[in-house]
Amino acid sequence: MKIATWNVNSIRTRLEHATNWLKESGVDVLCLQETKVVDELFPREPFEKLGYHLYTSGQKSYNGVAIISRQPMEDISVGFTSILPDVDAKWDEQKRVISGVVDGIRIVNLYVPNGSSIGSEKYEYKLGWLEILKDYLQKQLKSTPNICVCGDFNIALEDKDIHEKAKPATHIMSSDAEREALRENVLKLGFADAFRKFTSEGEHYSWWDYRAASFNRNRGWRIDHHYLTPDLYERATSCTIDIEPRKLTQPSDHTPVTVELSSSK
Amino acid sequence: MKIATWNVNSIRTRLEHATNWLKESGVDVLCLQETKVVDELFPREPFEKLGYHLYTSGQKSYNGVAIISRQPMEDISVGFTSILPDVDAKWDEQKRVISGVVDGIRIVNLYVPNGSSIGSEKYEYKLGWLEILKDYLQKQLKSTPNICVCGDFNIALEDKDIHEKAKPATHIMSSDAEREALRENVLKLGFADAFRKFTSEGEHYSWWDYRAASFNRNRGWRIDHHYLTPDLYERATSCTIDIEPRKLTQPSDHTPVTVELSSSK
DNA sequence: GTTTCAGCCG
DNA sequence: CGGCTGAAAC
Repeated sequence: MKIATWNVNSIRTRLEHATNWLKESGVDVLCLQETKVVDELFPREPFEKLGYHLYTSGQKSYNGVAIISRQPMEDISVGFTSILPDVDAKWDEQKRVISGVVDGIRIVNLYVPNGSSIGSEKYEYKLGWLEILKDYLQKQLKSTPNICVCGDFNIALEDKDIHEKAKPATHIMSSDAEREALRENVLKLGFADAFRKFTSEGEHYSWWDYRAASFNRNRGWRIDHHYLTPDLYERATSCTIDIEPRKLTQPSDHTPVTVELSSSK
Repeated sequence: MKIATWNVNSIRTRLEHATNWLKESGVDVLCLQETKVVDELFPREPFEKLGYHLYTSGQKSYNGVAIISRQPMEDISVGFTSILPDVDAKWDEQKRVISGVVDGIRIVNLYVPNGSSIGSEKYEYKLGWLEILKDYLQKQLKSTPNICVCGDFNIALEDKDIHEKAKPATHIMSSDAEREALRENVLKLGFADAFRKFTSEGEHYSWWDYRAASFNRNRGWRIDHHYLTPDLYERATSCTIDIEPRKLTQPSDHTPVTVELSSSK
């Protein structure tokens, strides 16, 4: 079973890229972020024609997540509050969370807030959001022990996940507090980074800023991840970044990352 | 010698269409309107690579004209005031006029104001602009007797130049005053419509509104013209509208019109 | 319907 | 640099 994550930066603008890649890759589950469209306007048909089922949670202009699955999914939930009723509704105003179960695996698709700049209001929102995420994942773990949490985390956990020209400590997406929040609220629950099961060296990135020709210079960041619970981590047979879509004309600034899991016994 | 006119509605957006059509058509002179770009940002190279010389007069966002010529042109002039120094500079604030001489023929490339709606301030501007045009053409005729005035005139001279659903008298581009202005300020100077030398029937159009599927229903207007002085009119061997570019994806709302002149003796 | 812009966001 | 908006132009 192949599960991919891709921040498409507008599904309507990237529709051709996304459907072509889905055809070529043949992944079973494709988690999209930054769809930037309300559910009623999501271009469902091109995906349905390829035989996929869609689950979307979108808004106008910003954010928005979707899961595209070959098999129908069960137990779909949108946002934090459907799972954590006591959580302040402000954490669900932005559409950043969608989840569902397929083949006994809960897929949690996240678009973690970017945070703008260290110390800003949006930065505090990001850190607060990651605390809610902990409660959310703990709750989900109780009903489904096998979870793949994937998406655009907007955090590069280690220095080797960032190109050499960037200064991690002073940069959004790599500050100590963000990394600590990711460790504390995700990793400590028992999740492990699928990519690092197979690849220990650096210079593998999933996002390159549109500016300053950063893709051509390979000045990227690895901020799109799959975090797996222990049994799934055991089942992972590969985790790869496909940089081809980043080379196309009018690309997303992110490129898809795919984990493959062996079938359960 | 082939001289074409085409309102491209942004040369940057239509660059591929324009270069492809130039290659296929092999015209000697291509007059563009609504280039919508300042001269410094005009995409010269793709045309120069095809062996053409460029003469541009553009502005940001609106209007803008250019002549693309296989042979270098002489006596290039931009705007009305370079020829008519006493004319109020307000008539040249919008970039709508460029002219040059090639092979003994003066090409005058015009983007006549649209006029918005009958009776509006812009309508009065259009009529005023057409009066200046008369002085301009008379002056040009003195130095170069052979003139091809072409471009987007935003006027359909006869009812048969407009699809049947439109009501000419009440519509911008076909009001009596606009038609009269075109007759008085251009035709009366001795110019004749090259297209009507060869084709007398209607339902031949050069512009179709983007709205209401007007191209598919062939609800168009013939508003892009070549007006020729008598000797050139005599030399004209064809004048044709190529509707193919209007069928492409992301087309201009106009399509190119080409006049062919036999070589002079 | 399509393009342009400024202003916003990342 | 490239998404998005909403207004203006045609």
